[in-house]
Amino acid sequence: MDARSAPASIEELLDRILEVSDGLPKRLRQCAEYVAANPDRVAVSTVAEMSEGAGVQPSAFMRFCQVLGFSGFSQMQRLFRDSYAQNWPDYATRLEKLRESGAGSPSALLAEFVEAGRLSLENLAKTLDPRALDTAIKALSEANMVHIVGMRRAFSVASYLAYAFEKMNVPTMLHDSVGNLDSRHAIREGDAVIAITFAPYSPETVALAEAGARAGAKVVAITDSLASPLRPVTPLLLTVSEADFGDFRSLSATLSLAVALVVAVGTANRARKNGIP
Amino acid sequence: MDARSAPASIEELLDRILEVSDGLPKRLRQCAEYVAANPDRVAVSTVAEMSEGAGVQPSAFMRFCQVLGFSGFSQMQRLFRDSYAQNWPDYATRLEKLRESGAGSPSALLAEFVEAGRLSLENLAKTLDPRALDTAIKALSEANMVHIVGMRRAFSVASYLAYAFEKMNVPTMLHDSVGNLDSRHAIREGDAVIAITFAPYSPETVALAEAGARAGAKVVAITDSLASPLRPVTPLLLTVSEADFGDFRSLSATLSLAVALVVAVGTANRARKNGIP
DNA sequence: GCCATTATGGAAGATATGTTCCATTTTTCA
DNA sequence: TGAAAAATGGAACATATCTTCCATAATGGC
Repeated sequence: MDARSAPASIEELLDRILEVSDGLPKRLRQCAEYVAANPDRVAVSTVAEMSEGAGVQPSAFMRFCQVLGFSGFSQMQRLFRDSYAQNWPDYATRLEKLRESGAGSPSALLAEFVEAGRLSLENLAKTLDPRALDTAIKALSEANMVHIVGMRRAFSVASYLAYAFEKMNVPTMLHDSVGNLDSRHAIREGDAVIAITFAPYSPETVALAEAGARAGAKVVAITDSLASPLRPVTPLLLTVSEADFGDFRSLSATLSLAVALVVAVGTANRARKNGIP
Repeated sequence: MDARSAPASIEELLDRILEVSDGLPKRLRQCAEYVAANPDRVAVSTVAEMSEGAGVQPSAFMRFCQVLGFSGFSQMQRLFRDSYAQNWPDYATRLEKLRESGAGSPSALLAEFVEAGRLSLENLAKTLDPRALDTAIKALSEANMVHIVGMRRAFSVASYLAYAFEKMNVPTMLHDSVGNLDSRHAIREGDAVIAITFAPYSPETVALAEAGARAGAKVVAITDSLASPLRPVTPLLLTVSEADFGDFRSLSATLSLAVALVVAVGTANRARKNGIP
């Protein structure tokens, strides 16, 4: 066995498996194949489960880990667990460090936000429930009019949605708070409301969503956790968790979701107008 | 505590958290909030890690699990581990699958926008000139007040900048076009203007940037090409090219740049106030 | 076919992790 | 304000899990 140190990333690990598996004895090769086929299980399984899956004894699996350069299963598992959970590094402390170390140059900062944005996007693609998206789009495209509400940070998203829907010829009303005019009575049965809010949730947004629901409109919520106050209001919940960086979120994922919504609804409407059922 | 049995799915679990968290004591509520905000960590963490994250003792976290109806942490963790193995085809292959399968399905569309966003972010990190960023930040942080203007699609970015600057205690004015009131005379010498516009460029935005320059304010332009009409107006040009998808852009990169700007300016200001040169 | 070498299985030992208990602190209500 | 109830923190305990070891089985070369 070679004395190289343990792989530092999952890619590296899979490379090494590929590299050594030809010269491996039967049982160890079973392990190699099982891990290569089910890398996702490593993070959440015990040696017993893994070895059973591979059809070998725990001790064999143990040897396999060591052949790969790990001290044991635990070390290998840490790699997988980190790549899963620590995909969301603690950006707050990272920002701290950048500031302290003086490496906090604007470009370094930008790089961090770019990275945060990328993680958020990947996470969105991985976690968003396609069925939830489908039902949300169905509700929106059947609506007579789409009402949009979002305050503070979410206002950027709301205004973008309003812009894009308008461009797609979807009847839209953006509920802003100019003049503190309350326009909740504009929401009528057969309409739809898109409510966007992130922690700390704006009461105004929630209130308007509730008013919409009472008026008989379908409510689509874009929010950041299943613990959102919008959850009791509507079953149509699209959750987007953005990677934090300090006190700020990039909104990259949220905006991508927004564009996807608009385009999907826009095309659905167009299809209907052209007589396709 | 009620004697109902343990939740059988993560959805059910989050529902129950929502349901009970109001009547929970302080520490247990901390647990509830932490779990709701980081459900992904449960699968790969130990009680010690979870309780540390929530800021409580392991025993408190234990009690929390039991209030939810589980026998202990292990049982709750099993729920997450089981559900985890399923939704983990990795990002790349998932994207492939989406494209192959429902070419026009909403999820496929979302995947496209996610991909577009990612490309834009990578491109931004690669192409943005660090020196341009530095000078822009210097100009902004030396300004008495920051004026922000952007129309149509760029309005989302403008409103986000306004929100974030305000949060950073930077004096800010968002120039919208409510009531078609013209507020260009609010811009004075020693101020700075951030003008955001993309093709087809809004004349109003360009006009306001020009007015600002004439008034003796520094103008920072966020735009999409060097051929922008803002080029003659100011040397401080930050160009961001977003990947198009159909008629829409995701704005992911632009927003990341925006956050970076804000945080950099905010910290620069704070440093100055504390007497650091 | 025999010996040396390597691989394997199972069980025993070490360690990390989950769980419970109880003294102490904090809160609540009279 | 004082007593009762609830909540909390930390340490002790139990257990699941990882890891090592070695006797036995299989393999390969001579």
